[in-house]
Amino acid sequence: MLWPMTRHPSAPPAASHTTPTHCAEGQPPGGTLPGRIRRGHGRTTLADVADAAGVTKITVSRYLRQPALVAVDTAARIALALSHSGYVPNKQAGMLASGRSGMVAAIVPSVANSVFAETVQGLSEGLQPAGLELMLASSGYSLQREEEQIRTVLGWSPDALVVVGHHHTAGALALLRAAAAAGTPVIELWDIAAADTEFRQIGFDHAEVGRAMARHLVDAGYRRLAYVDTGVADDFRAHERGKAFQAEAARALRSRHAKTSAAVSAQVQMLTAPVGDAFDGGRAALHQLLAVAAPQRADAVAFANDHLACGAWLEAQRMGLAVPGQLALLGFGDFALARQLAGGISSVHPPRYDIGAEAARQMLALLALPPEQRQPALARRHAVPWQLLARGSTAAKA
Amino acid sequence: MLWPMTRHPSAPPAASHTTPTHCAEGQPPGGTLPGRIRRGHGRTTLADVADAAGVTKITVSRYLRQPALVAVDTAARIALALSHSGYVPNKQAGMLASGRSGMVAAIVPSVANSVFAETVQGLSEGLQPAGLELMLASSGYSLQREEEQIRTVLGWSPDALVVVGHHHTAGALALLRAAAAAGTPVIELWDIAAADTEFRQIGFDHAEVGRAMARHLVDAGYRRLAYVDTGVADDFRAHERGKAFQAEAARALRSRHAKTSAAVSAQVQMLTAPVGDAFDGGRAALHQLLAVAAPQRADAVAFANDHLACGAWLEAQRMGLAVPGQLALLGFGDFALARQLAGGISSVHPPRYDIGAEAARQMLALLALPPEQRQPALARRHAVPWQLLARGSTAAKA
DNA sequence: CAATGCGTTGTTACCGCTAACATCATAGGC
DNA sequence: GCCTATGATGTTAGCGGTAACAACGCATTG
Repeated sequence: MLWPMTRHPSAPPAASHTTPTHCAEGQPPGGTLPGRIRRGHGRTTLADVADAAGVTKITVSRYLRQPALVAVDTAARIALALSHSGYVPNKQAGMLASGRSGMVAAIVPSVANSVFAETVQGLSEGLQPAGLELMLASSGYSLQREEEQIRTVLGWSPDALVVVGHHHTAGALALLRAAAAAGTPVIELWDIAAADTEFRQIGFDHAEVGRAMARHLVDAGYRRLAYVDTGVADDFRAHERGKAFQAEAARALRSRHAKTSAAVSAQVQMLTAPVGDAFDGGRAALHQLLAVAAPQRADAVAFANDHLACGAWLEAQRMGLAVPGQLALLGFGDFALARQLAGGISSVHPPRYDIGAEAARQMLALLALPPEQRQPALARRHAVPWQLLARGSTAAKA
Repeated sequence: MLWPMTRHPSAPPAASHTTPTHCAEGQPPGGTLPGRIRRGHGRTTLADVADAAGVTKITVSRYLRQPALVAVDTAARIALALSHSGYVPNKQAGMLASGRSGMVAAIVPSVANSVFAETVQGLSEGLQPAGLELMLASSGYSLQREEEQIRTVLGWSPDALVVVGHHHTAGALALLRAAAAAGTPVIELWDIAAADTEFRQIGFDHAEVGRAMARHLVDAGYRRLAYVDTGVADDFRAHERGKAFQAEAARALRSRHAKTSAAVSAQVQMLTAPVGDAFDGGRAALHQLLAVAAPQRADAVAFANDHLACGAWLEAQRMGLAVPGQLALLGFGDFALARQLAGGISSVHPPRYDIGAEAARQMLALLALPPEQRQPALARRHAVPWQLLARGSTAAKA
């Protein structure tokens, strides 16, 4: 649904000409040459400032970008001219001329949903000192949209490109490859795929998280596990956690209860929450779980995200179902609310911020290299540590 | 903290050349003229496509923007050339040449916090049919940052500018005025100020909301009211609601209980939640409220936002305090969670989406006008209706 | 048949800024 | 005093597109 691009507040390069009082107006700028109609949108340009300062455009340009190269008295004159010019550099022109946009594009599944907000923040804050702006687009968890976003964003000639995950449409892949081949760093966030590391990857192994979630529940003594996946089809990371959860839960249950007389079902119930309000999705999932007859009914559930888990918790509370007594709940994402609900809902804290920060770090390192050296023979994978937060909702079974 | 810009998925103008397989590479493009080093970043350009199609740049340019002007067989040749060129139009060049950026910039206090996300979505979806992209920046509820953002964003020559609220730094105001004077529509969202309507405003009267909140509680029979403001200093709209709440609550209480023997304190307790996690802020606020001795203690509280209200609700539940029996809670924002907590937390549903949608509508109307007609003699204020959602947390007092 | 109109494509000149090279004055070395 | 290194600024030629106008072919019209 969304779309966005973002940037961060980059400090004004050199002089912060803060008093843009009057702007060139009243007369058509440039003097309206005879034969042709003058184009341009009346804004103050570098040439205007240069005229006012009695120098040429390039000197003002230098002053703004590399003040050290300009003599002090000239600099003073330029600063003065700038101070009451209301000049705002035209980014497009600058990019076009220099070939560098000073802008990094990131395409995330969702910005509003807090998961990626912090990643974006980490990225932004990491890029800021280098004077790079961030343009953010959101794909709404749709690969098709992602491809469109990539195409659009490439039109702005970003200096680097950040996407989430390693699942892309063929078209998107082609665009990313072309960009990478042209020397534009491409970084995939949040997921480090085992196999096709075509691009640099920064994130963590979601299968490992799924396994850890399963082990956590088994270790706490639960015997019949379930996983509630999100209904969002393109949330591949959630699906991957679920798949790994299922496999590991089955394995761990067999292993733990191998010698026990009571046969433990190593079957793991897999559900998918309806799309829409995630709280309601969690509530609905709970009902599905409870529909199973008592001996087979799950006693511990893992969810694709904390919203689902919280929804289930709220519904459990409403029904008078004891958590974790009758049902243990385990979320993912470490959302603020999970900590707030009585006893706390156990969750996995993903390195939201760190993923972005690390991406910024690596990107700056790449951009410092000459373009032809930016294409790594082998794309590097960088694992960022995560943490399982055990709270009341998965307390060890009595 | 954040900074972002956003765009939406605009459908590719005419031909969606989806197979960007090979891109001009291998040899330095353009043939490396003798005297000078060739600039440019190796990407496929309009000229490359034109050569491949056996026409000139302008014809390809026309094909992309106004296909109707190009003969069908020529169009076919161009489409073919495009289809295996991997061409992505260079936005900067296009903007520079045309003077129109095809981009609208919006600066909101926060994107991640759902309040503005829907507004941005409404804006985005409204702009999309017109082929306008949205560039979103977030100021983190800081006026200083907002000024920086405006300055930065102006560097991209947006076709229009959207900001939130009517509070700006002097520098920001100067920038906005200059932009408006240059024919760039400037729209202020979310708040329609009574006085200084220098720019077009779309939103609602927060004072009126504050008054409605007060009346709702008084009408429900509550007698000692309190308002918990957010600790975020630059959330002017929350402050304004609080101020109006306070005044109206006092008035309404006096009026309602004028004839009652029991003297009702018309004093309204005003608190400010600590900054940080808003749930915790709500909890802390509750403790402050309970610190007041019983006869003076508030029996109904309004909050600056639903997160605070939910936090207070959770803490009340933890303490065994009856809601609304011992304390009624009223939020603002209509966040998903407010509906989920048992009985529901009453809230005000602001026209989040509609504000953005209406802004898009008006913006398109403005942009259809010639630049010199865009400056309204009187900036127009547009009120978008909101709604108070009465739920269990403010049920009428027995 | 020339004049006119329309549809289609091309030419020229930019948009505002910067890379690369050129120039010029001054300082310093011998 | 001449030559070169250095610092400061200017000149030229673009970056990759698009606006405005020109030109061309062909059909229609008087």
